[in-house]
Amino acid sequence: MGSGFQKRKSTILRIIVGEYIATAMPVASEFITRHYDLGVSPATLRNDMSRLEEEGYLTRPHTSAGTVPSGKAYRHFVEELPENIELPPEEQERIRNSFLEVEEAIDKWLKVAAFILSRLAGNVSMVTFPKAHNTRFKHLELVSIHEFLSMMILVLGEASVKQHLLSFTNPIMQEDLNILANKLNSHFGGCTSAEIVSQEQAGPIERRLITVITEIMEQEDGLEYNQPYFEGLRKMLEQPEFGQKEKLLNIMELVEMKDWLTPLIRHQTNQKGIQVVIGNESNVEMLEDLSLVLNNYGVPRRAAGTIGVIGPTRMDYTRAISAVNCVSDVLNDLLSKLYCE
Amino acid sequence: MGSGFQKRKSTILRIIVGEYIATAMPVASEFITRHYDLGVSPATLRNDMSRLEEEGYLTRPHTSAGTVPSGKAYRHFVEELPENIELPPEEQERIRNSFLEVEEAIDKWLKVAAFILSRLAGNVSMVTFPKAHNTRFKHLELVSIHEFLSMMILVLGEASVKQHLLSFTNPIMQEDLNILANKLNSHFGGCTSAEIVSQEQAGPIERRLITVITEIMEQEDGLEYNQPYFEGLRKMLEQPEFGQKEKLLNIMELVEMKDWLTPLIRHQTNQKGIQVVIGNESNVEMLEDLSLVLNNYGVPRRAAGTIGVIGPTRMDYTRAISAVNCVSDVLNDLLSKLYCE
DNA sequence: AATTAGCAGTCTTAACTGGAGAGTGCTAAA
DNA sequence: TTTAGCACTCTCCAGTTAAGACTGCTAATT
Repeated sequence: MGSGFQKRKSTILRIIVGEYIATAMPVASEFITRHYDLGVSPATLRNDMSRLEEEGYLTRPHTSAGTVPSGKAYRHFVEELPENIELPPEEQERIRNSFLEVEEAIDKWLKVAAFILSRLAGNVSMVTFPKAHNTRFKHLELVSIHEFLSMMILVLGEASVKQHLLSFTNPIMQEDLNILANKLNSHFGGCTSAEIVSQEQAGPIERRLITVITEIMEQEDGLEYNQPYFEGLRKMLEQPEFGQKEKLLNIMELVEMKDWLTPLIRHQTNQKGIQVVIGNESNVEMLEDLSLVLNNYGVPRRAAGTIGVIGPTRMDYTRAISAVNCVSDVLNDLLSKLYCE
Repeated sequence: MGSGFQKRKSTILRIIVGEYIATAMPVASEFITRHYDLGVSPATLRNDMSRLEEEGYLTRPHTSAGTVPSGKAYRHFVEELPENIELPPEEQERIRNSFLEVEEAIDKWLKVAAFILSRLAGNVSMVTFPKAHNTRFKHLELVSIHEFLSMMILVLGEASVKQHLLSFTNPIMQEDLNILANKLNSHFGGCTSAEIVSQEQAGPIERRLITVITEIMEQEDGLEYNQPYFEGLRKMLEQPEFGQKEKLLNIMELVEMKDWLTPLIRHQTNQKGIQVVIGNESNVEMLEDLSLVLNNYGVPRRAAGTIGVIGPTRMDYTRAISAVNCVSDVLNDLLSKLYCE
């Protein structure tokens, strides 16, 4: 289809998509001739436009209305975009700086990333916490809260910390806990959960600890990605497409039940580079008239996650792509400094 | 005013509030006679209703419409409610059980609490993380990530864990970190931030650690309450009052900028018992036509927080109050088991 | 003095109207 | 292949009307 595309038809399509993205109103043939110099009359445009309509690139709200791009049109538009769209350097610099202003901690960075991304793209942003591939035991600490209750702090490879409460039926003192922790630390440092399970252990409390530890580690390994975090719903509400409550409920549902993400993210795990999913390309009903712009970030196999923008199919792809690009670049730098040094 | 209230007027008011809560439609005099047996004619009701209108309990959307309760009416309604409204025992039991099903960890419990509360009350729920009064240093752990970067894990009194990354310009090994951590642990166990600052320390790295630690502790102390967590926006959207986007944006804003909470929560810190804030009683503009049902939970001075329900003034107060009551009771039990044994 | 029936009057809502405007599709000519 | 011209379609808005929901008032009743 790309080959049979005359140059003018392609131009018209680009204009229509751009114009519709900007105004959210059906684009009329005369409007185009008034605002763009194509050297042809509205009638000619109309011919091309009805051809494009036949080919599935355009639809009309009603018979005598201007045209609205279809998913196919957005796809064409995105495909035609130049390879590397970037924000202006000074803006990139500003964004970089806002990461340096906060505490040096991964979760803080991610919050900033989500915030910036939603502001930049004017839509909802999504960030998953970075995840390692085959989690390794790093360090265990047991802190007594009172004699029947203690807290387990488990540090896993790549600086992820888990905590868990343990209640006991017999009193246990801090000294006993220290002995236990030391033992487990020296045995299991650097092990995967499978390696831990394979080693036989004696005491009942030790057994219980090991069960808890491996459960946590396996849960971590089993996840495709960590709970995503969404931000900027408010911003998105300002868009005209969310005038009716129905659409809004749709988005809300998306944010609350996050399982639709799995097939989309798995699809590109570890390979970097912007991925754009437009409307029903995802085959997810709830995403019908939404688009995603995603990118992975982080250090593959050690601490990798996904960030992205969710918006109506009529979103500003140029802006979204450049924003996601920039923010994921910054996160890449920050994380690789952390891990690879 | 409560004294001058004739019995029938009070009954009528209660009926109107209840009916309006149920249907969200102005209540007409004839409607009341059809559905309730008051032994009087619509005309009599109309007389009483216009009296109530003069007294500020009722308003009308327009001259020839039924009546709508004002904030004052809701206040009266709530004040007249029986002392202890509770959910049916079997429902309480069900709720209790859903807490036992999840991992034994405070943050998990709070998530469950927020979820249940929003479901139960059909509105947005709010939960703040429990907070201690004068945080005490409990335990410090330093884990090396690589020679120029390590992670500090700080356990504060009452089982709160903080993590912080530390980057160094000179390489530091795990053994050095252990020595440091041991030293600080033996010096500062059980200290408040003020007590830590008062002690002189030697090495530059130690100094830096102490600065970070006390900063974290002071930040924790300085907060009136921990970041609240909201849940159930989706549920609330189904209510008819959020038909127009404007109202919705309002709520969104409320959820995103959480500072309006401070004056409302401070007002009742540590004293338990349901607090109902109706509409503009709060003097917060954004809360104009919203109401809150709040209660504190936890162990005073050791781990206390606030939970509550946010909804339109037309919310079902009976349901909201009984729900908040039940969930805070359960949290109380869980937390006191943790801390007091 | 409290209650009530009856009724005129007010306001909302939904349905329908016609006209203006926007934009198209088609046709026939260039 | 392009274009001018024009009839046609559909939306949008403003105005009108009719129906219906309630009230507030008045005058009669208990």
